[in-house]
Amino acid sequence: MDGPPPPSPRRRLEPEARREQILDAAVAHFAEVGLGGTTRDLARRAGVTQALVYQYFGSKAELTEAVFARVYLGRLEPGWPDAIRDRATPIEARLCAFYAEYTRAIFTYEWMRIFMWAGLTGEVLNRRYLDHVGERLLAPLREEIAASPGLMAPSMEDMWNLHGGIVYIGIRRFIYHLPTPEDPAPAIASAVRRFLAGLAAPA
Amino acid sequence: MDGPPPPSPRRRLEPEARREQILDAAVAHFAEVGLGGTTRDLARRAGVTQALVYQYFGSKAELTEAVFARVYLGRLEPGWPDAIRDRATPIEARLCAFYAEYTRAIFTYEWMRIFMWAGLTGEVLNRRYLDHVGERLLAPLREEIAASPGLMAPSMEDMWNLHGGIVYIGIRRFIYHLPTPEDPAPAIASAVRRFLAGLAAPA
DNA sequence: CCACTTGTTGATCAATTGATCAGCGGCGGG
DNA sequence: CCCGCCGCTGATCAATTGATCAACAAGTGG
Repeated sequence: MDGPPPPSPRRRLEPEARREQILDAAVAHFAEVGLGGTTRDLARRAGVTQALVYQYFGSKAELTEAVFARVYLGRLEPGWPDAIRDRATPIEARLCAFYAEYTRAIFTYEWMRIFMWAGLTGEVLNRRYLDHVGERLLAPLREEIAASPGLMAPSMEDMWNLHGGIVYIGIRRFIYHLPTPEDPAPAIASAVRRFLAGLAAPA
Repeated sequence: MDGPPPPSPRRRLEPEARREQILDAAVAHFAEVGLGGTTRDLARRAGVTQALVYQYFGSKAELTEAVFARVYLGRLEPGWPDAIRDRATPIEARLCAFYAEYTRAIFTYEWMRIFMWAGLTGEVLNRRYLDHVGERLLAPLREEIAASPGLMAPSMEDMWNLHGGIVYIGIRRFIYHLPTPEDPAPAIASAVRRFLAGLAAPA
C-alpha cells in the first residue's frame, strides 16, 4: 500500500488553503451561472459540503464580495497611465500596446462574465470601474491623440467607440460564445490603425 | 357620481387583453431583474395575483418563451438587406442609414437587457440572432464596401469591430447605466466615416 | 496509545418560489 | 331581477435555498 497519500484528496486543509479553494470555485461557478447561483452547487463544485462554505464566508453577500475582490482587484495596472503618456513612442504603438495589455487583463471567462452580470444587476463597482476607465485611461489616450501632429482631436464618444469595438471581441467570445480570433492583437492593430487614419486631417 | 367608469381599473378583462397586460409586465420585469425574477413580483407589477399568471401561461418557461417572442420577433426588418445593396446610394450613407435603423430597433431598455441576459444564460436564440446579423447584414455590408471604389475590402473581423463599437453605445446606456448621447446618430456617423476613411486605399 | 483541538459534516430550520385548485364574484343574458 | 358562465382570488403544497448547529473525526502533542 502507498501509506498515507499526502498530496492526494486530503480531507483536512489549513483554513487559508480551504478558503482559497472555495473562493476559486465560487469565481468559476458564479461566472458560469451568475451571481444567483446556489451555494450547494458551488460546494459540490469545490468538493466540500455546503455547510463548510459558511464556515469561511458568513453570508452569501460576503462570499459575493470576496468574488468581486478577487476578480476586480489588481486588474488595472498602475503603470498604464504613464505608458500612455510616453511620447517617445508613436501614438499608434502606444494605443496598440495599451489595448494588448488591457485585453490580456480582462479577456478571461471569469472577468468578462462576472463583470457583465454585475453590470446587469447594477453593481456599484461597475460604475466605478468604468468611470475609472473613462477618466484615467480613455481621457489621457484622447489627449495624446489630440497632441499628435496631423490628427484631429477625437471626442470622448469617439474614444468610447474605439474602446467598445475592441471590448466587443471579448463580449462575442465569452458572453455570446461566438467564434473569435484566438489572438485579438491583429484585430486590435487593425482597429487602432483605422481609428487614427480616420482622424487624419483631411487637408 | 360618474356612474360606471368603463376605462378605469376594471377587474374583469377579456382574456386577450389580460394576457397582453401580463406579458407586458413580464417583459419589463425580466428586463430589469433578469429571467430569474419571481412570478410573484411580476404579478404585483402587473396588478394581478400570482395565480392568474398561470391561468395564461402554463409554466414559467412558457412565459419566458412568450417574452422572447415579444422581444425578438419583428425587430429585424426584412427590407434591410435590400437597402444595404442599393448602390444608387453612396456606401457611407447606406451604412449610416442602416445603423440608424438598426439602433432604433434594438436600443431599448427591454431589448438590450433581455438580450444580454439571454446571452449570459446561453440561450440558443442569441446565437441564431447573431449568426443572422453576421451572415445577412454584416457580410452584405462588407461586400458593398469592398465593391466601393477606392476602398480596401474589410475583413469580417473589421465588420464586427464596426458593429461592436456602435452596439457598445447601447450597452453603456442600458446595461451599465452610463451617460450616453441621447441621439446616437452623430456618433454612428462619426464611426462610419472613420471606418471608411481607414479603409481608403493608401495610394 | 490517549486526549485534545479544530476542520468538517449531516441534519435541520425558515423563507422563498413555482405550481395547483376549490370557490368567490363580476357581468351579461333571459 | 336573478341566474349562470367564467375570470379571478386566496389558500396551500412541494421543492429549493440561505443559514445554523450539534456531533464526528483527522491530525497533533504528550
